[in-house]
Amino acid sequence: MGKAKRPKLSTHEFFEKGHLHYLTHISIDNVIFGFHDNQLKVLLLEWKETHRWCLPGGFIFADEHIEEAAIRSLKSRTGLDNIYLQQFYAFGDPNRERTKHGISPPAGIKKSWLSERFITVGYYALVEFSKVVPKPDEFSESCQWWDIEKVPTLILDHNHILEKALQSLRLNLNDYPVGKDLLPQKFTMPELQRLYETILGKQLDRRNFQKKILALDILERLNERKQGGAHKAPFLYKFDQRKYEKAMKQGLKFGLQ
Amino acid sequence: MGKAKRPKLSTHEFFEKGHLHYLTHISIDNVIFGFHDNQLKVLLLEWKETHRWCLPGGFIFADEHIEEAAIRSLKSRTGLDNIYLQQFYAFGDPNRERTKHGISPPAGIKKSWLSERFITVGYYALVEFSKVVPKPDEFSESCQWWDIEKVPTLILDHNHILEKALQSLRLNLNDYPVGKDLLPQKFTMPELQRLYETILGKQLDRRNFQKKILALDILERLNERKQGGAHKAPFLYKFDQRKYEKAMKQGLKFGLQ
DNA sequence: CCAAAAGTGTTGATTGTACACCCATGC
DNA sequence: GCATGGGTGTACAATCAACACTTTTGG
Repeated sequence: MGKAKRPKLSTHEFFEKGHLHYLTHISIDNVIFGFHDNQLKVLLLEWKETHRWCLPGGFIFADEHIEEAAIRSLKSRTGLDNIYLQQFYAFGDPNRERTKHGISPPAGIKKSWLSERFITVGYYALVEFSKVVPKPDEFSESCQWWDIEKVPTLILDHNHILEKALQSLRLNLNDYPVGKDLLPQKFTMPELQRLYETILGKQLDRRNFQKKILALDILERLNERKQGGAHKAPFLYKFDQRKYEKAMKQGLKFGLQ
Repeated sequence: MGKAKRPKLSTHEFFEKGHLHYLTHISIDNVIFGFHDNQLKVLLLEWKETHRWCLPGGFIFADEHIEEAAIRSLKSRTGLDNIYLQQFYAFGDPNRERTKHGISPPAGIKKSWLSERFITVGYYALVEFSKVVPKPDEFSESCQWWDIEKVPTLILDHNHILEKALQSLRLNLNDYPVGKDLLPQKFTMPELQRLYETILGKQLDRRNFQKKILALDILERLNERKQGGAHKAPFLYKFDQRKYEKAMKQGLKFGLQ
């Protein structure tokens, strides 16, 4: 059960001998959502040579749990750590090979394991924007937050993967609480509402939203108000850790009695 | 785009040279639910030599869409055709190797591609019990419906996969209509109710159930009654194809206004 | 006629939705 | 003072859950 060798490969070794360490034909792509300035953001990497953008993904070591691989690859490519990743779909179209707009092996390597067809498993996560200090890895020119509305054309089918992640997130919003990882520890009701509005892409009634959220019984109102705003100071809330986790496990409601 | 060679391999070829035709390290497992005698059933295969039971699964040809592979493998292993399969999860624990309780290569083959670690993608489907004539393939002794409550210990982590499929099905029940593929074309309200009760594992109120289901506006009541029962003859219903498909696409309800 | 299953309707409680009113803050 | 955002409450509508009554059928 002990974790076997997880060697650090040079770029050349990675292309030429990666298949000796990683599972072939399977990759991981992470869709990392953040929230800032009333905008839903997604974290993207920029390739060094082509300057094309992509989702931060990676590969699975031969003895590694796929979820472990998702967490590890996210950390190594963006610096993000301690993040709960939610699997949402496995993409299995045969016409999404890496050669097209993806990684090209460096000169001197004719045929790499990376040129073959890959099935990719998608994970998404919600992270607190301000906590994140993205650090691009050696392959990447930069690692940046993009406005979800302004995402450029990505490599391969990454736009499609992003779309599907967003769809899964929206569906989940009705069954599971959201916000704990997207907002600072202390937040205001309007802030939480903006988050929901942004994810759902529609306006919600301020008063009804408050009632509904409080009825879920997962928030705790603090005896503090958020100062410094231009208007009346709103109360601060935080998630009740225990109740939040319970709701995460059991879901928020059950249909049919 | 044309479908490339999909050769028919002998058993020996399959173990020794399968990796030349199929993607390595990745498999598919199908969980086929049926409904009969007020019981939820699942379709299982029995291995010829070990007599152990498993889910009908398979592998992906190098140029094949994963969903296509799910459909093809289901057909070749059980005879079932024209079935909508729903992907629900990718299982990526490294400790689920085929050698343990799974396929063993025949004598004479030391190391097969099948002995290596596999990630499996799970699909489930709901089928009309009476329409199905399961036909086991060459590897299998038999192909049979099992009562969901009486499923034996399966190979590998197949019990876990089945559990997760059932969980996904239950969650889906609240967001999407179910029944079209589990019941005969014409069915009665009590029959539909038994189906829901069986999947959810709890009793529902007859009158409220009827109101709720009819409110979904996906059923059409026929001018016929089911004759032959011991008591008052219940009406027959059928699904409205167009409305059913619309509900399938859009979901049945949307939270938060 | 009786038991069991099925069709239909009623009621009170809960929840959802659309509002109105008042309070605090900066300009 | 006033525009803007925030806290709280109310009224009506829609939905849900519990239950009663009637009809049909085989024995």
